[in-house]
Amino acid sequence: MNYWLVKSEPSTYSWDDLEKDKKTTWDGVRNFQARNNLKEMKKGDILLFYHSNEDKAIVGIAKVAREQFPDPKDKDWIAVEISPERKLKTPVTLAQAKADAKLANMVLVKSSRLSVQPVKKEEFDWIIKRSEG
DNA sequence: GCCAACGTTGGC
DNA sequence: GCCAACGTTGGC
Repeated sequence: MNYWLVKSEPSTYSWDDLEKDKKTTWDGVRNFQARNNLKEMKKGDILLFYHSNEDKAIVGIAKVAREQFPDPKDKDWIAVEISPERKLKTPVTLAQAKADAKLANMVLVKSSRLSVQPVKKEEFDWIIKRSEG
């Protein structure tokens, strides 16, 4: 069981869109590091859903519904399917994560541009604790 | 809206 | 194979 974080601009595709759709194809990733992370994803892995730009916060938890398959728009790349698990009671903002010593090494904090990134279990647990006490 | 940081491309 | 130029992301 692995933990990941995926980013999306809410104006492009938000958590609410995902809840409405029940399932979505996570495609359009055009970065090698991000692609490698997509490849590693197994069905049932947990994803933190992050809103970039407007919110700059982790807003929900999703899971991998289908493991890697060719990106329908470009066969050289890959996609996965994800489905919503639950919304966080309170979003955990980037500012909070940055201010938190326990999350100082999180990829989100250190390398903010990577759109699909691994999350350590401790980091995941800590974020949930921050959000829901 | 600006710009820093980073990844990718392409000329040499 | 290096590195400058360019494009994109995303925080501010």
